[in-house]
Amino acid sequence: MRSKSDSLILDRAFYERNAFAVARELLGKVLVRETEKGVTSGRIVETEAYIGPEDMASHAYKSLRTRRTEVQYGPKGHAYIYFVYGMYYCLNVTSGGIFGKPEVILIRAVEPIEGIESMLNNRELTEDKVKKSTSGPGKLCDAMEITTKLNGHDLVKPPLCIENGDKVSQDRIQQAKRIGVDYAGRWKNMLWRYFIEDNDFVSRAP
DNA sequence: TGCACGATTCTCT
DNA sequence: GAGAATCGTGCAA
Repeated sequence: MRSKSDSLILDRAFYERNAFAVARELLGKVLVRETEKGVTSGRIVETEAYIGPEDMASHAYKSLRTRRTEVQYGPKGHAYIYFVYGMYYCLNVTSGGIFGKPEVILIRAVEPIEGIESMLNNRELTEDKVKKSTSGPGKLCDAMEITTKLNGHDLVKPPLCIENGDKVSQDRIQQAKRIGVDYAGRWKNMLWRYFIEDNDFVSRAP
């Protein structure tokens, strides 16, 4: 059982580093969501880095600053959540070593730990479909009830936070091109997707 | 004010 | 592998 102690929660300094380091080190950490129905949690197994102004794949490309992207310019370690394709939400974490520079990490997949039944329920899946429950950015938000209501939430406290987990050895971490950013010119080829080797919950093989 | 499109997923072929 | 679902956002007019 997970400890009730808050000491496991990652502190602000963890996020105040460049997006590549944070994206890599988020692997193995535990995303925890609390609702009135209970707790759901999952081990982060896939992430993507977006580094802002110069990155054509980023929502903050050319320092675009609007109501949607505003959170990216705020404190690090906050949730940047947006709505895509008219039906899915995506969860990102603000990061970066430079205050005000919009760097974020997209959480692309988690491996369910707690509240599996609840997650399957939210996704309207049967228990033999666990692997389909959180293996993608839209899926995990659906399973863990993460919506834009939590946009801007500070991830060092409930009801949405990230806790320490088992350390993932460097040789188990793979890199690949980011997904769904074919419009981003040469930036689409950057190997800024990180995932745990041979993990069943990674959204797609390279 | 209108319009094209997306950091996705599911279903069917 | 292709096509649909579906609506907020950003930009042109």
